[in-house]
Amino acid sequence: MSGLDPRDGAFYARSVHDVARDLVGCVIRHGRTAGRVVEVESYHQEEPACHAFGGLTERTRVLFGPPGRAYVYRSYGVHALLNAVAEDEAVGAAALIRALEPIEGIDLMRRRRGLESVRELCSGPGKLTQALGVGVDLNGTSLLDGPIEVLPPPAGVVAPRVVTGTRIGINKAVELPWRFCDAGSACVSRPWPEPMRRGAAAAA
DNA sequence: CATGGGATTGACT
DNA sequence: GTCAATCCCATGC
Repeated sequence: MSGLDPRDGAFYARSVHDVARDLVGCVIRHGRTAGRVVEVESYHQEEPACHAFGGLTERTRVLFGPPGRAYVYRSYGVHALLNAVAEDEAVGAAALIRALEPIEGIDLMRRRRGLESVRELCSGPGKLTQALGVGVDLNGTSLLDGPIEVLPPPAGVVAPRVVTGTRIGINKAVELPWRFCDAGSACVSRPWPEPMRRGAAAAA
């Protein structure tokens, strides 16, 4: 199947759920820090947990823009959360990057996070943006040709086993199975989806 | 113009 | 398990 390279704009011009699933295993880099994506959730305007549900506003402008851009917003007044805008322009949809496995710049990540444990550097959506140095100033920048790079899974690496679960941290549309995790990674944020609680992660 | 509510995290009981 | 931190912005008076 073609079109699965995230350096190609067509990657993002698809169903946001396919984009989210295919982002698992890809590499995100910002400056000298990089990590492998191990957890993603999808959000779509048709469903009330999505910021775009309320229509086009100043806040959701990027969500309704062209696919392949970063939607970065501040959560709880404290954390920046990173999304990849998907689907056609004028459709509000994005994939929330929820967790990474650190690959490069681990010492820099440690300084930014004030933590030693590699497992905890990027095991949450607010954690990974802090570790990568991604702030809301990058909202609207291109993921194809901008400061945040998204790269395909490294050649020769076995594709991750992606397990599906329900999204977390939301109060609306909680039943939708739009959370995608690498079952083999210990860096997925908790609670782990049900299939991962049976020792699956330990096998990797 | 005032207010309320988060796609969270870390510290504390 | 509970809870505060802290900011943007959408909504309502």
